[in-house]
Amino acid sequence: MLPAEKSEILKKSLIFSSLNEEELSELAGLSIERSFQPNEFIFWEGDEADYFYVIAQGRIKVVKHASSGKEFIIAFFEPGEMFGEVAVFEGKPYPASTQVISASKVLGINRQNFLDFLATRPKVALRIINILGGRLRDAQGRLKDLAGERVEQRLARILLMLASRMGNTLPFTRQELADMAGMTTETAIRLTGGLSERGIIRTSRGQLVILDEAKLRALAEGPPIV
Amino acid sequence: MLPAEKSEILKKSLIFSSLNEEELSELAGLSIERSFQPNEFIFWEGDEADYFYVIAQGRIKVVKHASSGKEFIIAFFEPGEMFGEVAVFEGKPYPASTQVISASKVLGINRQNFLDFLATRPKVALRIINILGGRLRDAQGRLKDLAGERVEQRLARILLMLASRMGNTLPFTRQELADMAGMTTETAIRLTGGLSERGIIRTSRGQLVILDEAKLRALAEGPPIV
DNA sequence: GCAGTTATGTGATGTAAATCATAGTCGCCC
DNA sequence: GGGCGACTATGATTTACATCACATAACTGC
Repeated sequence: MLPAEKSEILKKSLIFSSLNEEELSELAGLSIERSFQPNEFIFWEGDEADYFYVIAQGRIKVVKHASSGKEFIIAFFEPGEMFGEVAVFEGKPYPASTQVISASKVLGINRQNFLDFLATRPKVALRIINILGGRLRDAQGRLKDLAGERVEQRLARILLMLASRMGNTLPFTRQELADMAGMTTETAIRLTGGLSERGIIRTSRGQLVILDEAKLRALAEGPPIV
Repeated sequence: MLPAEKSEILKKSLIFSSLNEEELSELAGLSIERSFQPNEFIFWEGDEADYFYVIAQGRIKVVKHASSGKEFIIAFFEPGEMFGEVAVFEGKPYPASTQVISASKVLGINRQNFLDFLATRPKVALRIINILGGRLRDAQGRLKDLAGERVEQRLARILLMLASRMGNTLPFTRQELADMAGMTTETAIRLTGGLSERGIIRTSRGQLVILDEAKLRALAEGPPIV
């Protein structure tokens, strides 16, 4: 990849869009390109965190595994989004693993180089604070849901959250939805089946379309029968 | 409270300890003092977020309520820690409520004033990134626990997490522990009863002492029977 | 010291969702 | 184009934990 292409990718990312050409070039010079095939892991939970990444193309998921081996999906990320940053800022091992879904290219930026760069770019720092704040808000909402809401409401909320980021057509299998909502695949299948019957969603293999967002929102909010 | 006292409190906080006297004075000038009695709410989820806070004295808890009314405790905070910051950085309503446990004094700093202050203090911004990163790591770990671990392991992990911050004597009721671990009070009582019998902890009203951290850690890690 | 409230403790019962089992279906690759 | 693995589907059974229902004990304020 040419430096100019790297700059272009960084410019399109959430985190670096405020930088000027010079700064983008500098950062592009510090970045390395890595490519991955589907199902490959970019790093594992517990690995030393030398790099954080910005996605150039493809889709990846961030996961943690329970002691039983069961997988929990913390987040999906798409081009322009960053991941692995928490570990880099804290100087601790990665707190989760990252697996590639569709063939991907990512730009990796070295921890120390980035911290140096950041020390003189308060704007980028503020942007990062914003992104982390948003992710923290999301995580805390999901914590409350997992602790206190039923499976149907949890699934509805996950669908709405995904839809707000990606639109009404969601490219996920029932298993992935289950792993996000903290339930079993069977339960996710039964629930989506019920939603289909009621005309709220339409499903096909590896995909789900939200047809009636209002009804879904009602489900997500209150107990199903009021 | 005198400006000098405010400076002193800010200096002792995690977030502002790197500032010099001048900067501390400036911030102290921007801050307002508020006092609260036990059980009072400092703000409610959904309130507009004008201020974020640093605790001068007392203890507070950050909570969210499920649609059933059930309370979930996101975090406890003590003197020197900040709260309400996520909303302030994002310019959105507070994502959770904050309730006072023991009589407290807090310093509130206005959103816009703080953002202006921050724009020229990259060190403080980096510190905030660190704190948010740590909280995000914590939240993601708890998400995985709630989704995939059993109640006994969840409780053990909560106890260890609290102990790492506050030492082996934990001033919490079973109800509070239950609300942190996402279980009912009865379950927390039964579990702590079991741990007491095995000599792993000692309990009294509103308090719990960890006696055998190694055993607790073993419980937290793997399935109880291997 | 007494009343009221909050915390703890314990059994009996209920149930939401997991687990187990089995089968059909779609996409893909050699 | 046939076979193999991933995805979807659905019924039967189990179970971890919540819920319900009391009872006792400890602190709090008057």
